[in-house]
Amino acid sequence: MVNATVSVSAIKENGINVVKLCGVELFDAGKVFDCGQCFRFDEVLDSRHDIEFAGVAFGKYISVAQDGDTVYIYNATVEEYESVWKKFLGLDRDYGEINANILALSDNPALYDAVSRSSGIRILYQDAWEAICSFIISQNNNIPRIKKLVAAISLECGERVDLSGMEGHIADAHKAHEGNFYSFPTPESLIDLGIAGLAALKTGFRAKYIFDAAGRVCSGEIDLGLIEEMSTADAVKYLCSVKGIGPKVASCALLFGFAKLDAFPIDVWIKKVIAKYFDTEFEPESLGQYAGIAQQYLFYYERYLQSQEG
DNA sequence: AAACAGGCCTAAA
DNA sequence: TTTAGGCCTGTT
Repeated sequence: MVNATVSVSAIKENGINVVKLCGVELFDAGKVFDCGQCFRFDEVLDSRHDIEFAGVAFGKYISVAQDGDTVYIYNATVEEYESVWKKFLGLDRDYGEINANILALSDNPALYDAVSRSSGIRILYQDAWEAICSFIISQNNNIPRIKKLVAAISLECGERVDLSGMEGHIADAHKAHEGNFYSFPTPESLIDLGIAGLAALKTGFRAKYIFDAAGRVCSGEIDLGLIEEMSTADAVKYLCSVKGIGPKVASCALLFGFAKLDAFPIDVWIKKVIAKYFDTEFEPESLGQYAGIAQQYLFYYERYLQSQEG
């Protein structure tokens, strides 16, 4: 299976720019934004589309709506789509080929089920610093609170985004927290806030970790540009030099913020998956260059099964 | 009320 | 090298 041709066109709706994509396959906005890979997007409940998610990424408030194989990106031009949102949404990849690649490397029936059940998930290509910082915050924490903390530091240190023309495309959950309309803070601004300031936002013991990460990125001690060239294993070690970043957080940052698609975060759910479906000598590398995508499928699958219980 | 939430750090075997 | 506790905070 290969990607059918996607047609891209620009339309206007109520004065704002909208990119309309027709013929998009293997993309499910609900799964993309609700599988736990990003913390800034929420559903627009009163959408006139089948499903719609909105949030701030790369300093802009956008909304992604979907009706079948037609996808709309609100508040974006075709130029921005080609340079930013296409990669952000994972639409520059052929997921038919990726899925085939994963399944060719393993005959595990659970993996087969996971790929089928998770069809439509795409790995987002988020801002690298935002991914690092967000996943530091994620440790020993739950998703609603992670979202709240990210919104809180954005409100404190980020910049208000332009919402003009986006009335009717605001995620309902965002209305409760003004921070959802602010860009993700730069490392510099978080350093200025200081450990005490970060702790005052209820980040708890993570305050010193965020501060350490921001300091190292700011000083160039951690050079995000270098990571692109590094192997995933080397990049994990590199990021783990930051206090508060361990293998799981590093792998998440690399998978979701650096397009290292072989990064394989092992959290409590994946530990469970491995124990349940794989033998003890399982190595993530056995799943190949897209092992991280397989991880996300397995993660989503196991949580789906859990949600079906009882 | 005690346990847990998409871990990590530190100290101690 | 591997293994327990403890950790900010909020929710169940």
